[in-house]
Amino acid sequence: MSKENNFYITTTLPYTNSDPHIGFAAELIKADVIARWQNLAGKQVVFNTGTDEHGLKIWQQAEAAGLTPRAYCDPYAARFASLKEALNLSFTNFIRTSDRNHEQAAQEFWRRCAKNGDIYKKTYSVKYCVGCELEKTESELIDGRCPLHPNRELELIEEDNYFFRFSKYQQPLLDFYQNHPDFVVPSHRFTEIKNFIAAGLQDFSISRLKAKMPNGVPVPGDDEQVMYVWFDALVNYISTLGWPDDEENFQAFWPAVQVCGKDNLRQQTAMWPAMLLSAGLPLARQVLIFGFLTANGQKISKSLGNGVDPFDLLGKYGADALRYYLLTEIPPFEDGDFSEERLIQKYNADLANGLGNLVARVSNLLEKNNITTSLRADDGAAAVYLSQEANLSSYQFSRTLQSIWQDIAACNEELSARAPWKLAAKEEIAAVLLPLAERILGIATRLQPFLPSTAQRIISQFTQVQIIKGEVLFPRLDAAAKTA
RNA sequence: CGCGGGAUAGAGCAGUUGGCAGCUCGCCAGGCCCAUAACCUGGAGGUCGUCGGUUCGAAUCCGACUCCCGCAACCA
Repeated sequence: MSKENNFYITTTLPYTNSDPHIGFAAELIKADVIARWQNLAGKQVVFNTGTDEHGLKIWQQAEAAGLTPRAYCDPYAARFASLKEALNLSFTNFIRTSDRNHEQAAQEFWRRCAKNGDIYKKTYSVKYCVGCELEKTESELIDGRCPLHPNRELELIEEDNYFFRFSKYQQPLLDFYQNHPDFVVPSHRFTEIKNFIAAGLQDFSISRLKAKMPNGVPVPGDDEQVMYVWFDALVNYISTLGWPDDEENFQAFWPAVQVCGKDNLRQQTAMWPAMLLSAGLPLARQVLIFGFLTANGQKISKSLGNGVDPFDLLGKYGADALRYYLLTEIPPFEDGDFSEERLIQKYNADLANGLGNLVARVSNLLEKNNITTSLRADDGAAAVYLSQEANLSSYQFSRTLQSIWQDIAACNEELSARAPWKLAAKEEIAAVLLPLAERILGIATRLQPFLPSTAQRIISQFTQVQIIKGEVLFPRLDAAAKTA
């Protein structure tokens, strides 16, 4: 398989200290559409996701639960992995940063950066709140004090940590950006990171004292230190391909398209690229920075616990309805608000009244009039259509869906205008219905990356010789169903 | 003057190079009766955040201002 026929996309790895929320589901769904689209276009696709299981928070929670970090994360990892069936995702790889081969890859990555002279030891002073028994970052402090214990002075703790020579890569990163104008999407995020890099870089800490926090990958050649969670976590993008042992697979699929939330901008578009430059590896193909979701106008926060539960929604509405809502109503790169009322509105207006009703009308008329067909799904035509959709190439999923929905509306108009139910001759009725059946099949084929399960149902229904009405695709919802 | 985004109909949004302000939902009226109280046609509803400038012409370009939001090295 030549490299041109391969495509690799990866999400970020969520930190497993809580259940999946709607924002991460949105990231997975957008990545899935891209993966399925590329696959439909004939590419061999690697689609990676997984869980990030190192670091302090998981260590503390595991300690409290009396479990090893790995055992503590097991049910969380299983829950994230189960999103595959729940959201109807096509990911091929699910990596846990606690996997043995990932830890080995992170160590090899470290050695390469070290060999290149980019890792050095430095005394690092951290602010420590005795009240919380926690290290505090500047952003957590208010007026230089812990907001939870404002009466206590913060202690300064000094420890030796390894640092990564980020500063060395300022110019190489700027050069790379210059030569790769599509590296970061959307462009305003690219501007943001360029400005950040141009302002100057500080080396960052990439290890922690093992005695204080052992939940990390051991630093090669130093028993006292483990890697800071970010350093090893980013390596998952290549360790999932089998790097460094499986050079052939790595070469076949890397570089990736990486997707992430806007909070991850620096890690994904600056720190990780600098690390790759240091290790002598090619940088990612492209990084897509998605916006954030609010839930009913409120910021989603793990600590507030107001994250909308995707499993709950999927139980009520199904994967395709949630996918459709998130893809059409939420702009991919800007912040958006998740509202269950809007989901129900879109479901009724577009899925039940639009697509579902059209399928029911046409299939019912075909069945009642005993009209037979000989249609075949044409994935090739769908791939051509989607590849020519400039909106999809720029990841404007909602616009592609809008254009498909214009076809649905056009079919409904034509059906009403030609009113085959008023005709007597079977040939005349067939002359109206057969082209419509073909258009519906085309619509379903193009819908495959977006609504995979619905698309499959329509395709199998409309490739029968005698198309029958069958079950309603999207039963209309009562707005009151929300609370049910 | 730290960086970035946003403000367009009741709500959610689109408006790529300046050229009659659009889409969806909701609302009103009519039609249809195949279909999931669905479908089709028409209608009401906007000073495009404010002020100024460029132009024959500005939602769009330029300047100033107001208000919201995110980031500022844990976070999808």
